[in-house]
Amino acid sequence: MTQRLGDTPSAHHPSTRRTRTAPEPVCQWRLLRSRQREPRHDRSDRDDSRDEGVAEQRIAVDADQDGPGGRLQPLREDGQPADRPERVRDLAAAMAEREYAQHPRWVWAATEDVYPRLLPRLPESRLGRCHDAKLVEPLLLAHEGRYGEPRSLGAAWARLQGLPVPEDLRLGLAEAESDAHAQDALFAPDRSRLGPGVDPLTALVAVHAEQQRRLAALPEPTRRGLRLLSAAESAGGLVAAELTYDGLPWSTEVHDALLEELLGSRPTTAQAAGGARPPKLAALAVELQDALGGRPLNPDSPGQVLRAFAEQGVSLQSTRNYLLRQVDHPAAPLLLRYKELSRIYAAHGWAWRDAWVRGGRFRPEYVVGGVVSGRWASRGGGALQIPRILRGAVVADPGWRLVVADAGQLEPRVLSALSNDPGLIRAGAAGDLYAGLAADAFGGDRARAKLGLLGAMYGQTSGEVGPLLAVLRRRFPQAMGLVEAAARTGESGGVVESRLGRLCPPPSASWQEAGFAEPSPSGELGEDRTGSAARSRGRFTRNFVIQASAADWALALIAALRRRLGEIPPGPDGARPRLVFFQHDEIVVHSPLPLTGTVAAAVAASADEARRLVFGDTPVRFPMDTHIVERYADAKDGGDAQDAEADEDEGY
DNA sequence: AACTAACGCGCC
DNA sequence: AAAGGGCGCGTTAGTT
Repeated sequence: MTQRLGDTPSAHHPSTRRTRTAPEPVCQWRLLRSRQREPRHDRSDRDDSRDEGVAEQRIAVDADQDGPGGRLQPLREDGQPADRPERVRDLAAAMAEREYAQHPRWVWAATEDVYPRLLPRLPESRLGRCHDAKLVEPLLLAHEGRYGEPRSLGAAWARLQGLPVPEDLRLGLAEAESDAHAQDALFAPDRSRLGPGVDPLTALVAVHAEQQRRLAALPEPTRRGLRLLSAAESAGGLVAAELTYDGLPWSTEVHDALLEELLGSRPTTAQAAGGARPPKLAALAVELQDALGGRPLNPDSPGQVLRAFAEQGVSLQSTRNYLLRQVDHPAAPLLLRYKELSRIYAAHGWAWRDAWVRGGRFRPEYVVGGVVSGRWASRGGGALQIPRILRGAVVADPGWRLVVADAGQLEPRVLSALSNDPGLIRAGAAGDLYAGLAADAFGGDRARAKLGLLGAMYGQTSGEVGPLLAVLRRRFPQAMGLVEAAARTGESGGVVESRLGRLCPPPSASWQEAGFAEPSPSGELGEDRTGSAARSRGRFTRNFVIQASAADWALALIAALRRRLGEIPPGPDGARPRLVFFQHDEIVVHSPLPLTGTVAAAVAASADEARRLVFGDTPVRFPMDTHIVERYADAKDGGDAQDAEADEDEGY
């Protein structure tokens, strides 16, 4: 039995745990201690070989508000103090020492408040694992029927004490918390939200013990899932802070070259302030104006553009790209090109770079669990929306490479594993799931197979998808049954959950009061509107079970990969591979060239580990498309390999 | 002038 | 007949 993810023993099958737990914990304790004294890189299989049932050592951490010191409080796994708290003058050094000797799980109020300050002062090996009380709290609250309550240590402490949750935390929740984040400068500890006179370490220890108790009180299999999810979410906190700290390699030179090629030379500051466009954009604007009758036209104004098209005899509902592509008028392609370039200029041009790239690294902030499905969000710089056309600017350092890997066709594979649908499992077994689906049920038409399955996962019923759904229902009844059951649950006001037990939000109060409807602008609640709101929620819950379970898997993936990367012995110059990008189902590792093979193997092993942890003994595989490249853009085939023929395994 | 809503599009 | 999930961010257009 393997122990992965740097995780709680409870992540294992209960049967296995029971058989191992019974005999002499003391002996196991000694065994563990002696093993842990070995240098980290000499015990790369530490977690695999760790005996189950041995109490995990935890240490609560309270960093001083200012200065390098802090307090450490050893805890038992159930959260009860195991020793007296200790004040240390150099918190990072003290933690590094204990990390090496004991490999504890660090318990703190919020990784985002503590870890960024520690990172520059920690050795390259960093910390192994943690329990982030602020990330675990909402996972538990949802299971207690208190979805969306404030999650910070201050709020959790108030609930624990039976005190009213502070008003600023109760109002607007996310807003209050993010405002606090903004105004408290960079890394103000979350404990500032405790009431006056409350010892932050006392509150943390109590809240953590209570969280452990609440986890233990959950029924199986929810308990196992939520413990695993809590550990994975906490690991995500570590990864997120490290992604920001290490940064994504970004070549100003290449970015400049790309921008010049697309837009022309950069406008001066004064020109830009005066609203001047870069040369190629300005030229396009003139061309477009001429093509639309020659009157003054702001191509950025949808209203003006629509009117101009109307004067040309072209009737358009909006200026959306997919509509413009169908328009047979010389202005249409010009406008499409203008919009494409204009967006690059505005969203990822020189101004963006000035704001977000420093010292050859793009350092966005990542928001763990920022999406209700458990996907991450980002803050600043549009980290999760880097246009493909600019990915050439992500360039490895000299002597380094990027190991770019994405989980191909992740969501349909997740549906496959969730539903255990034999037909869908067979379709995905050979590699290209959509091709297998096409061969099985769509007469070899891969495009239709893909369209149908995506429609089933998103709740689409219109257009050409309708008939495809009928085929899917007949041939893949278990898979379709699962998503349709999720939709029905949502439509009737219920909640659904991910594989590991992340719950979707309940319907809003207004939705419920209105009898599953939203008031129409006129205040009427017609039958149509009632049905429309219900169906909308059905589409949400239908997709949630898949998207959130995919997020479970991805979180397990990065947690495993982080641990495995840490176990790779550094190069002779001490250089280590670092995870530098994570986007839903895709990762980028910046690695010294000689280590790239080991990194690629770690990626594959992590994907399989995530499969096992999240989906148990499913026959479904989650293959990673892995490319070792100098530039991110060279790892084409990212996302879904659909239309990009067979271009596998190049780049090695 | 400052704010908000709606839109549109980048990514998955 | 039709009614595709989740985000961040920049724009215009409308409001205060």
